[in-house]
Amino acid sequence: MKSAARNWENVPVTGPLAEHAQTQTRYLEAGPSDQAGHGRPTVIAVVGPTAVGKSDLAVALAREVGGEVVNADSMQLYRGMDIGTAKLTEAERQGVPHHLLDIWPVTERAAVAEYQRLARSVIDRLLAESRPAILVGGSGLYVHATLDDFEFPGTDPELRAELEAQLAEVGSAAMHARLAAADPGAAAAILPSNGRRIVRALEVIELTGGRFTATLPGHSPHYPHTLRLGLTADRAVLDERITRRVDVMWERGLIDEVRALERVGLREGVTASRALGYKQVLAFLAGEVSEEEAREQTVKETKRFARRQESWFRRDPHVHWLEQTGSGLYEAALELAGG
RNA sequence: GGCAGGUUGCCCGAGCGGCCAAUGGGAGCGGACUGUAAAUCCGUCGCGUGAGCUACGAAGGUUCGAAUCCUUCACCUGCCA
Repeated sequence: MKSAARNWENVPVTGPLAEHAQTQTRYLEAGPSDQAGHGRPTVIAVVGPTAVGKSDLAVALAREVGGEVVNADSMQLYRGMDIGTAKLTEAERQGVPHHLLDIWPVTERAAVAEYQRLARSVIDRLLAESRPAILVGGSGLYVHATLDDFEFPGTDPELRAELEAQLAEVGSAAMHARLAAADPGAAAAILPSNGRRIVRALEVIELTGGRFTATLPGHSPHYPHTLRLGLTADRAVLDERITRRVDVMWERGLIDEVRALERVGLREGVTASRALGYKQVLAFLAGEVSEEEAREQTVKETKRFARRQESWFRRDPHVHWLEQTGSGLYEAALELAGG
């Protein structure tokens, strides 16, 4: 483990990352040595905004440490959503097994709790075989729920539907007033304008008879040897990559992909129909916007999304940030991974 | 050449004598986030810590006071030629 601290010195980090160096180094050193006894992380997470190159880095790391990739991208979970989610092709996966891709039909409503169960069971299985698990994805909540102690109260479709109907009828402010009466603490943490979160809070309260935790839990690792790598890039670089990526999606036939998915119910899929690119193309196919508008909207929304992702991962103190454009990126990542 | 209209902050776009550094939207920047999370929602947004400064095409003028009124100039637009 001594090497971890030394290796850290060689990692090209930028700006806000430097301030975390101290705690991160301590974190790596503090972990109990693993079963194999060589101190390597057994779970490596690769996070960051969309289009920075997480998937490629994950494959490179997996090949190097003999691990397998576990998807943590909420939309790549859907079968048939390939082009628009920039899912790695068979060839690009270079023989590295990928888990949790294409497991849901587009008509299925996504659920973090279900994902958490699946992801942990895959990771547990890999660890039992002494294979490192490389968790890759930009869905902050999914990553957080998998890597940290995080328990979800239950859900009830009927109750949810009922509450949603009420929300539509009386508005979020009235629902918020109800929440304030039932759970002042939760009401204080959720803004009166956020109908979605108010509904979920009310659902949990009615279901459990208890209170709703409206603030995110801290980052207490669920797995003992976890390395979290965050990939970043300058805004200008990232924006350029996003624009180019959307162009490529169009070239590869995103519109046809959406047409095909529309036939199997994409439009009715509560979660999938809202995916970036898909939502816009659906609007185009419905004649609501021009194709050019759909493409421009996709680029614009994706940039905004990338910003939200950064703000999500920035708050995780365990993340080791690496500059995407930095030379020696793979080498730096490998050193951190103990390779 | 004649008649009518326009020029506002990064962009679009309101304002039409004081309550205007200027409604609203977009972009940008930041934040929240426990079962739709590529979702949902919020803040900020001329410069300055501040007094204050600089701003509504340009230059003059009227007025206690102008983005708002007048004059000239520049550019754009619609109708008549």
